[in-house]
This record gives sequence, structure tokens and C-alpha cells, in this order.
Amino acid sequence: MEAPRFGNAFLLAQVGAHAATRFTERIGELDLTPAQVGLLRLVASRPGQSQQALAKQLGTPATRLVPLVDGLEKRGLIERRRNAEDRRLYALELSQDGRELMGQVARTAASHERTITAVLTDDERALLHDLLTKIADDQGLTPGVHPGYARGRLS
Amino acid sequence: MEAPRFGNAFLLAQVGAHAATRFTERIGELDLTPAQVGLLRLVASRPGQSQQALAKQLGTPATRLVPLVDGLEKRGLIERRRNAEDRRLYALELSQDGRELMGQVARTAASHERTITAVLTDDERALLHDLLTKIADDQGLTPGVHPGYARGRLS
DNA sequence: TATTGTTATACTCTATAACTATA
DNA sequence: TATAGTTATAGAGTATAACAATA
Repeated sequence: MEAPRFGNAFLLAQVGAHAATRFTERIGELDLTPAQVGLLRLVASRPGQSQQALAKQLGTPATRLVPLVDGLEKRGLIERRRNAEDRRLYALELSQDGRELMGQVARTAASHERTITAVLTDDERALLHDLLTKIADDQGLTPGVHPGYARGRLS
Repeated sequence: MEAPRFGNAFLLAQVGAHAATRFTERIGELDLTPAQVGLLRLVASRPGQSQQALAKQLGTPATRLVPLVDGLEKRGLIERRRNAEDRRLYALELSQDGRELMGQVARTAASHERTITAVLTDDERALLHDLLTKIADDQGLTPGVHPGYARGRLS
């Protein structure tokens, strides 16, 4: 009945924090933060949503989206279009530059994925993916949105 | 060649952040923060070290240890003893109350572990532990210290 | 009056650098 | 002079509440 020195929960937190830190470094090469990538990904998958709707999905106060969208708009990655039916709302969409940048983000993420799981065989990768998906599902986590976004640095 | 929608790296970050958040909540019931637990664990495993030495092991500036130790000392969980040989140094040790609290922390961590991996079988838990340990080792992570401690909230 | 987006304010947390006491 | 611990200061990041425009 000798328990392992460090349990799965601790290892998950440790390895997860490492993966998140490394990813932050990698997308930093594209001059992006995790919060920016999270927003861009959301806008890419469901264009035309209001800032309030996006804030709710990211689990963050709407006020945080203002400087976040500001920065991306100034760089020409995202566009604020007025909704003709309700002029209070914006409809956020990616620009052409934004779509191209998301292609680079996808390549960076794929490279990051290979780095993190470099020590595993293909079978082990599939196994890990299965186990993690089971836990994420059981714990009620939303696919594609991780809690860290709620308190990630903006700038 | 269809890649999975979300890779292992993302799942690790997502599940890891969830595990860390839940653990923070659980030890919050003991009125402790992750940074405090990290320090207490270090002092418990290697008593008598100076604040500078502890700061280096936690990867945090020594100035952050001052209010951290202050709070634990006021609560009677930790003791600052002057080193007789070099009166500049403190030798930090747990009090009896501190040792008893660490027992509660260990029970909380065990309960947390069961909650996070509730959906897995015993075989799957062992498998996950093996895969995570492989990655942690390959990525050069220090056992028992995760990067999140470097920027955990103190109070 | 209710809601979207914005701005302003206060608060928390952190790091850098200056200070003291010992060596 | 060098080092351990402390204090002071300034900076970044966040959330809460107040505001203007539109419904």
C-alpha cells in the first residue's frame, strides 16, 4: 500500500503548467499572448459574435475584451463591424492577415505538441490522449477552453 | 492523417490548470495558498534552511518569502530560529502545529487525487502516472516543484 | 428601463532597488 | 566588501463600478 511519491493530480498540474509556459513562449515568437490566441481561435471558429458573447464563452469580464480587441484591431488581425440590426453590438471577424496568422499559430501548436510528447511512442500518445479526454470529460471541462484563459496576461 | 481536434499538449494544459485550481480550492479550506503549501512542504522535507536557500529552490525572489514566512509564523505554523554560527541566517522549521497541519494537507491531497482520477481504473491510473512521469523527466522538470509556484498568489 | 461597449478607479500582486545587520 | 533579511517604490494586471450610446 505504498502510495507513489507524487500523484497524478500533482503531475498533471506540473506537466500542464510546463506545457502552458512553453506554448506561451512559442506563440510569443509571433508576438501573441495566450489570451489573444484564445480569442482569435474563438472568433475564427464562430465569426460575427459580440464582445459580450465572447467574454461569456471565455469566462472573463467583458471589460477585459476591450484592450484585448483593441490591440488585435490595431495590428489589423481582427475587425469590429457594426451590426446593422442592433447598432450597440459589434460583430467581430478575422481579417485576411488574421486568418494567415492563425495558420502560423496552428503550425506552432503542432510543433509544440511534438516537443512535449517527444519521449512517447505513437501508441503512448494515443493512450495519453484517451486518458486525458476521459478526465476532461468527467470533470466537465469545455473542449478548447482551459481555465487559465480566465487569468492569462493580456497586453 | 486526420489530426485530433485538440492535442495532448493542450489537454495537459487544460486538465493541469483544472487540477491546480481545484487543489487551490481544497487547501483554501485549510486557509492555505499553493505558495504556502509549497514552502511548508519544502521546510518539512529539509528543515533548517535559510530563506535565501528556500527562495532559490522555489525559483522565486527572496523578497517574496518575507511576507510568506511572516504569515505562517504569525499563525504559529513555522519558526524562525537564528543560526548560532552565522547570525545573519534564519533556520526555518515547522512547529508542532505546522506538522499537524501538514498531515491535513496530505489527507486533502489524497482526496483531491481520488477526485481528479475518479473516472479511471486502477490500471489506467498507473498507466497515466507512467506516461506523465516519462514526460516530466524528459522535459527536465524538478520532482515536487511545479513552475506555477513561481507566480502563485501569496497573501 | 435595459443592454453594449467604454472608461475610470481602486486593489492585488510582483519585481527592483535601497537599507540594516552581520560577517 | 559581501551576504541575509527587510522595507519601499513602482509597475503590471485585474475587477468593480460609473458612463455614453443605442434599444
